[in-house]
Amino acid sequence: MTNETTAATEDAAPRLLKIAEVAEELGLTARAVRYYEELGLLKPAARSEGSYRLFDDDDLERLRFIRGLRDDAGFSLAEISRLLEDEDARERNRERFRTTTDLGERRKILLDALDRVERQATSLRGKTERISAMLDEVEARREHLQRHLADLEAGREPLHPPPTTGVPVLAEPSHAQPAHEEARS
Amino acid sequence: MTNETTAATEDAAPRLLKIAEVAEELGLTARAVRYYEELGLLKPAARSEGSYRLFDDDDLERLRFIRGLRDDAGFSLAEISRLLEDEDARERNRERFRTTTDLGERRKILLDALDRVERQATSLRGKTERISAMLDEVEARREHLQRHLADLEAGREPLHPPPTTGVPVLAEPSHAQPAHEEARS
DNA sequence: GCTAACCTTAACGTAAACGGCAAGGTTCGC
DNA sequence: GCGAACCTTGCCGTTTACGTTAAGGTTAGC
Repeated sequence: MTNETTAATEDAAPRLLKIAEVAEELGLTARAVRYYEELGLLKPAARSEGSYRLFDDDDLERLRFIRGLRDDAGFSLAEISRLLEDEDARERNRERFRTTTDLGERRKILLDALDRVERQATSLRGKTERISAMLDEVEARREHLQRHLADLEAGREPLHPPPTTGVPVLAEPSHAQPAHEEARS
Repeated sequence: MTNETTAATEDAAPRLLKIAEVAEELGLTARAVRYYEELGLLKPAARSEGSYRLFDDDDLERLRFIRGLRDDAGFSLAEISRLLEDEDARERNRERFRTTTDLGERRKILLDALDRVERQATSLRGKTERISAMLDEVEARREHLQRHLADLEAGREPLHPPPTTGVPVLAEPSHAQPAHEEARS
């Protein structure tokens, strides 16, 4: 409670947290955090004298990133791992880019970065499009219902015809690979 | 191969498929389809004389819906189950709505429907927002890289400063419930 | 300098989402 | 009316993403 680690006269305190503090802060469990480290999604950050894991703000950011991808986007940890690797590669590329003046080299770095970015975008776009299509439909439905309800409460006649029937949205064959050959003539 | 089931003189053939055909069509496995039925996501549709599962177009739609939610939106089958139940309830509500003329009853049905729809929307909005925020950032990055590359290939000076550093996007505390008490006693 | 609270690794357990196999019944073309 | 191909219901195996002890070291308050 009465804890002020900010030694005003010393160096800028790095604000290192132990695993339970991190977990509480992010709404995760200590086990999950260790597991992410186990999978290589997270670098140990630092260890105390007695080998306690210590996390800095960057670690927190990274964990927030992981949590967001997991909870909100429904990515698997394997997919998240790829995204994080792409992020890391991006960082490294920026370094390499800065430390070279060779134009061909720079071009290669940029092309690699572009490739990664396009893969990321493709990975995300499929999800977004489907989900927002559903959202649009759901919200249209909500507005319809609200109008209907307003009509009813105003004693008006409900003349709004109910929209389409059946299962909503989703019809495009993003997967529709009717298997392989099959030679259907 | 020389198979035309459309008996032009008989009734409108319901076009029932066996499980392997369904699986192939949708890019799933027979096991997965049985599993979905096991979980109650799907009604048997129909059974042949020898209790073979037979699927109609509505089943196909429903399965496409499930697959889309699973693959594209990253929903768990439990979440999908809820969404489907809401859909089913919606259908039933429409029936109930049509078969009653009681205004209070109708109002209750509409309020229930509105509630479900709002829950669906909330469930979807979190996902969409996070994912499209990421997408925006990724695409901004792509455009930056493309400009950079174009400059380089045109022999121009790359004056574009690299954008932000560190882990991208995601900072809002949609989860950030700093875990209130400890009260586990 | 003791001890309660927290941490470590190691190991096993579990729910979800199927994969795969066994043992047997069903379809269907010939 | 028969065999190959497909289907059925079990039931056990597997991967993912952790939960849960177990058996100890570490920190921090008093």
